[in-house]
Amino acid sequence: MSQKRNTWQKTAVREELGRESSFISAQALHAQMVASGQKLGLTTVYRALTDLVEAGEADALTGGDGETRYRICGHEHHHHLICNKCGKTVEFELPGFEAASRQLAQSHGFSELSHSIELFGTCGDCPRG
Amino acid sequence: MSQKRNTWQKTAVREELGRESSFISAQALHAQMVASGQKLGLTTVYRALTDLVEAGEADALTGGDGETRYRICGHEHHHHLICNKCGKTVEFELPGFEAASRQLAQSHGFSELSHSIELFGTCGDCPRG
DNA sequence: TTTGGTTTGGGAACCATTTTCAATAAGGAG
DNA sequence: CTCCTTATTGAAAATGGTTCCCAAACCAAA
Repeated sequence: MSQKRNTWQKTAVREELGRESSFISAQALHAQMVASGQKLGLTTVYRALTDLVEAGEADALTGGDGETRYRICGHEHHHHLICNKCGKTVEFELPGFEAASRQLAQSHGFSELSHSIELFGTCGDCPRG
Repeated sequence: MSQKRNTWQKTAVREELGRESSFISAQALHAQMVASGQKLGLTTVYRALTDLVEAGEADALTGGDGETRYRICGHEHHHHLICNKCGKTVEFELPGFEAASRQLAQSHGFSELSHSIELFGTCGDCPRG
């Protein structure tokens, strides 16, 4: 059977991502790591990030520009309020929404529900435009 | 000043898209149009779809696989419940959510809010898996 | 019909992501 | 500790959706 091995690269990616306060792309994360002296391949970063997402340790957000951005995340269910300008991210929960959406889906015969709720805007620190 | 011209290609794209009942990718729509005898370029389909989205006549949904899918849509604000298997789409509204999200964003200093709410699941006509 | 703009579309360019595959290294067995 | 098996790495090439380029086609008005 195939086992996962622990490598310093995977650890480094997890830590670097944990150091980020907002969503960051695989490329940006890689560039940042290389810039700070850690020599690893872009491919490896992609693989580590994919693993983290599968393990539920990170969230992946596929934006409209074709880039996927990642962020360390706990397991609890929550959503994001994201600044378009600086990427600042605030997590929030929607107490009533879970139930409402489940009911809505059920009434249309849908099962195995998952959902994606993201709010985008301009945060107070960024100029509006 | 630059004006938009109406060409049969743009009209054809709008009509073909209107004929679809669920989200469809630009490539698939193009293939379908070509297969039905309409000769136009893929580039043109992309441009027509982009125009439709800008005009608010269509919704664009960027999924996790890097493909953007489109669907004819009215102007009213609503969201989608989408079947992962067959693509069947149900539109819905969330009466209370608009206000709640605006308030949430405001309390964090965010402005110029927009949001993306999509529910994914398996519809009653598709096998679960 | 001439003129001056827009639109088209085939192919090349882009770019994020994935695949390939030979070299490397983790970690258990001995 | 050493050997071996096998997962992992990473550079380069491939992929694939989308956009750009630009010459030819096209439209509308004068």
